[in-house]
Amino acid sequence: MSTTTRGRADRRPSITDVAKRAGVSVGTVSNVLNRPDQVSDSTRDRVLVAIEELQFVRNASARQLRAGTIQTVGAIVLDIANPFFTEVARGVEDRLAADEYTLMLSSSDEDPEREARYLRLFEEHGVQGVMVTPSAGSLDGLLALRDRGIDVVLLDTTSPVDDISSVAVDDVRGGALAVEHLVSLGHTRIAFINGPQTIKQCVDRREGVLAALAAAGLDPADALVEITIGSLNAEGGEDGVNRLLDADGDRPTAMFCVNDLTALGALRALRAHGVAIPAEMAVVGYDDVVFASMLTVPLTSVRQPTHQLGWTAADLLLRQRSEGASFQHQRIQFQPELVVRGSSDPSA
Amino acid sequence: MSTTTRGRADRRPSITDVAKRAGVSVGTVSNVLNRPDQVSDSTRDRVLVAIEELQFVRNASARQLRAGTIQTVGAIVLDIANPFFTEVARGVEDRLAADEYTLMLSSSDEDPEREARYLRLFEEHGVQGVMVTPSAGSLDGLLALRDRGIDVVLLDTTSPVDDISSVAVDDVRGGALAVEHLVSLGHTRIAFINGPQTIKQCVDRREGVLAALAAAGLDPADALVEITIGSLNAEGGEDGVNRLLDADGDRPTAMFCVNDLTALGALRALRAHGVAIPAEMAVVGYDDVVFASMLTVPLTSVRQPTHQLGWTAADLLLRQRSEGASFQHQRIQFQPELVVRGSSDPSA
DNA sequence: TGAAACGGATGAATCGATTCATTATCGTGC
DNA sequence: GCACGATAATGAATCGATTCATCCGTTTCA
Repeated sequence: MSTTTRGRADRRPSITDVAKRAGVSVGTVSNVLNRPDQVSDSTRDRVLVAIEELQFVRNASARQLRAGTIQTVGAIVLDIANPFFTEVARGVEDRLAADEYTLMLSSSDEDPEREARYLRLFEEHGVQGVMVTPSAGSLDGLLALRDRGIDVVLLDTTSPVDDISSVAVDDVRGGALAVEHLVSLGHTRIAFINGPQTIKQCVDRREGVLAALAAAGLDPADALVEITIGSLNAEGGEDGVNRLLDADGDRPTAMFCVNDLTALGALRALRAHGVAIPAEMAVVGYDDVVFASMLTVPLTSVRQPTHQLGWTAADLLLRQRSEGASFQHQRIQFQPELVVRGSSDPSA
Repeated sequence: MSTTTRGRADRRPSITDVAKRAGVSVGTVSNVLNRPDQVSDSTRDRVLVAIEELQFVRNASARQLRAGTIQTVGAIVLDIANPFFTEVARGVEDRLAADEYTLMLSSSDEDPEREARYLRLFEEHGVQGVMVTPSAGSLDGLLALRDRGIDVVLLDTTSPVDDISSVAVDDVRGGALAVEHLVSLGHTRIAFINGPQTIKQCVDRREGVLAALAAAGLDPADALVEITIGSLNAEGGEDGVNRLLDADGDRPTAMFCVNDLTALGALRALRAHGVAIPAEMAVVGYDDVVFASMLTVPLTSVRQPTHQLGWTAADLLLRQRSEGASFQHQRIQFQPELVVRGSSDPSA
């Protein structure tokens, strides 16, 4: 089988093959690739022709092995299918592109094991840093990672330690905003569809919920019905509502869902059960994703600066990298904003 | 600074460091990592202790350089923020997990250049195969990739050549379904918000649109108003509607949007212009994404088997890999299904 | 004419993990 | 006491790109 018509390559051509074909040394080929101006025109052309003829493609492994490091950072979010996180990721990418870094993006699906697996994978591949929305309660793994020379920035959660930076939105305030709103509408019995307490966002929003209830003089024992779901998506929301409606006791007149995807599922289940919104059940979500305003019943939600969140996290990571020891760790916190719509307030 | 309290590693510990610390050879450390049963218990323990103490993490570059290949495949979709593609990607992951392959996932954002860049990146990293939803018209790059030994499967588009497999949904039929439906409701002037003709899905759906019009005895010159938008997302849809409403001539009474994200934007713009749906404008989308049924006006859409699409593409890729030369290339095509809702049919 | 300077090209050393032919050690059986 | 086999451990070679000290050939200038 000839070289040009072969159906499948026997082996990837290496820089040595190119050198042989062009009649130069491997060093020269490398120079053509990395410092073209140090090579004479004629030699460069010969090498380029050989590269073209052999369809040579650089071997990233060999490159990285020698270089020791790559212009890449990793990011792990809770759920890549959640529009909130895709918007955050877009912000990350935009900042990274400016410094010609690339991104390895993964979704932990809120599973600490998956998170750990991806972190290890990133580390083995030699990323310079990672942005993580932790799904586990403990930061030990991340601290160890940091000690091994990989910069860490927490994404969408406030750092509990002084020596790791974070970029977040004030989730306590966000949770409070939602419940203050419901209370101001006269609701005194509120369901809270929340995720596991291993996830910081869930903990913080809950704290805000409790604070708002306390401020209104309501006793959580009477005023709050908590439902914990396994995953923060539409299925979780449906499941939460089904369990709520099956339960004994006074049915709440309002509901706060820990995010919009959950709210979407909750709305679907509520409709299936013929529960009128907001008349029989007011609903508030969190994130203000793109479709929140366009639902059958437009969803009241807590808005967050998604793109900015991602952009800032990436910025912090890159600066931490470039400034080295002089870098000051910081906890950046944005403020959320309540957007009132028909799902909670008929007059909206 | 001592080893245990150092704030930042000077250098990643290598297998040699571990060997030194454990008082064994590098070969033995490698054996502990890869063939633990060929090592005596006491030696293995010593090595494991050293690994733990040094916080040793394998260097993926060196590993791959030696191995020559990795259990990884790449996938490039048009828009990772589109729920359609996240569901497809989930299908891919589920199939890959069964064979312990990992996935590198990227979004071309419908930009042929980005697509080419990611393909090259994947290739440099030594992926075994790629699944691509092409954004460029030409397949030359993919054919060349295939010739260099990287398996290729087209995702969500039917292969135009015999020697590349594909998994797709019949987009011609899907486009026809949408327009047949609108015609059956009595519409004789229909807007088609479509993407660039470099994207195969756009070409095919358009072909279906034209076929359905022809079958109904309608002349496209009168019956069809085509609007071409730059990107297949909500912004594109808004833009399309604005241009449609600004245009001279009879305003269409119905609209087919090339996908649901576009339809979402279109609905938003139509509402902003005070156009009643479906009374003044019937709307049909494509993909039947999760929120389509839950919009203010539930969206009529063309449903596709997303998860199955991704799963099957990955299956084809892995089988192609394992069966080698005996593998028969195939074009797998699923059938779409029209889901009628209120945005087109008030009685639905 | 000879020395210095300079642009180009060279090729051996290097990165870290894996592999495999070789060696070392020990126990078993005759 | 010796040979043999089995089990463990070794360490040199390898993968492919990069780097850098070195070398070569020209040109320039004293």
